[in-house]
Amino acid sequence: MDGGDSLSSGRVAEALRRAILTGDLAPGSRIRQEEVATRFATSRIPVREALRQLEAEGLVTLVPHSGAWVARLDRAECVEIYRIRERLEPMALGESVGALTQEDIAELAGLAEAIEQTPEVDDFLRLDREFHLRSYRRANMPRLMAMIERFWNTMQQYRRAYTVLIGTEGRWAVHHEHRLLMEAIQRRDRHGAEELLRLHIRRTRRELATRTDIF
Amino acid sequence: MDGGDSLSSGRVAEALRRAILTGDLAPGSRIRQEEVATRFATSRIPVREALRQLEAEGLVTLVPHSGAWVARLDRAECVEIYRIRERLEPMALGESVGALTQEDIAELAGLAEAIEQTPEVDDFLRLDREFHLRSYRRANMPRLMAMIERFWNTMQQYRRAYTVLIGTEGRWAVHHEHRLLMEAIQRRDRHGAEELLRLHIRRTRRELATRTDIF
DNA sequence: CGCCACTTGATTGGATACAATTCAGCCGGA
DNA sequence: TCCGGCTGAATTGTATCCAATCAAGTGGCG
Repeated sequence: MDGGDSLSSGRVAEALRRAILTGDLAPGSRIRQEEVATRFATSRIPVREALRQLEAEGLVTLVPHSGAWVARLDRAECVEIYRIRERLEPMALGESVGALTQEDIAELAGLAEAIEQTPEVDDFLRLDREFHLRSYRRANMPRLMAMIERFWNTMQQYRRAYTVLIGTEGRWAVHHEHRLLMEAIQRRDRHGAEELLRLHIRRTRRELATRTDIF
Repeated sequence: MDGGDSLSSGRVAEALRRAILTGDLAPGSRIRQEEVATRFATSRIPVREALRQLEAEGLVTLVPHSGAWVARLDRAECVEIYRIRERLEPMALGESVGALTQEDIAELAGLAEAIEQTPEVDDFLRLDREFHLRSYRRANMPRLMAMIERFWNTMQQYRRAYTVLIGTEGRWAVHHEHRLLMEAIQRRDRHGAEELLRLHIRRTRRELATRTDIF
């Protein structure tokens, strides 16, 4: 993200971001400035700036004169984000496949393997994220990468809820698609990889959309 | 953008945004907090929050302990933004075409006409922006729209420089493409419109990329 | 009994004051 | 002449204090 920022606001933002991503702060929970300020032994000014930053990242909702809440997405918003991802991530992958090194590909294969092995939800989420984001690593489009990462962050809590719901046996489609994706990457099949990724995201979107019990 | 915000930071952000878009604040110019604060008869706190917001929008670059500058894009960044737009705006248009009303289409036709008529650079820029953004209006994807608008904002200054460079006689390709686009919209040809828009943006990107004298 | 204006407490927004950091210019020395 | 460190003014970052705003609870009135 923005690394070991020496600024107070940066540290607060990073900590809050982590707390939101890990689920310690659930969607809809209120964030009180003073409370955060005391917890981080600072004043409210850096907290306010951190909240501004997180709002820009889509992790927090700010209401003037009212307060800050961990962003809560309804189904329509989730679907919209997935549909945007369906366009952006294939581009990132397409730009990247040709430039991935053999080491990169080996690493991706290892991640795909690890994803299939782990039963833990949090490991699954982390590895799946690593797998996809690293496959875009050589795209050389920093703004695009930043946007994609922000989307993964804002979706994280809903991905977790969904992953818990489907259970380990519900992941076979993911594993299958990852294997196809890896094959396309290995043969440097740019268009094939793009299309597979698009379908991968689209299928996930559709399944998520049917799951009414997440929202 | 976010209308007549009652918050001080919102007013400052809006004013600074306007100043950047109109070119009153050129790319690379430094923005001093105190100076802005006195100009708006407020303290530095709201100014800082406004700067944070504008940074998130990509209009301002913030460097810790150093200062704020109007964002300056190099050619690579411009190209990247255009390439992202090539994927996002066709989606917005594709979602919108089917839902545009006859009044919407008439309005778009009027804008396309006005674009061809005006010799003024600023009018051209404003009308062209209106034309495209309004064609996406019925997409019903608010986040996508917000992203697209931010891109138009961050590109505005470079669009202006480019438009000045090519002169009125250099706009024939734009006019031609707008006419084709209007025809596709009128026959509700979703895929045709998407493809035409993609090519429209791509051609602009390529011409912009050759123009080394803008950066 | 229900409704509305008011009060009160908590919370956020903003102003002022102070600390930390940067950077340009200067000085001394090799 | 060039280089390195020093210094102080300018600027940003943070803390503290006060004002504005909102929400919940209260009491009076119809």
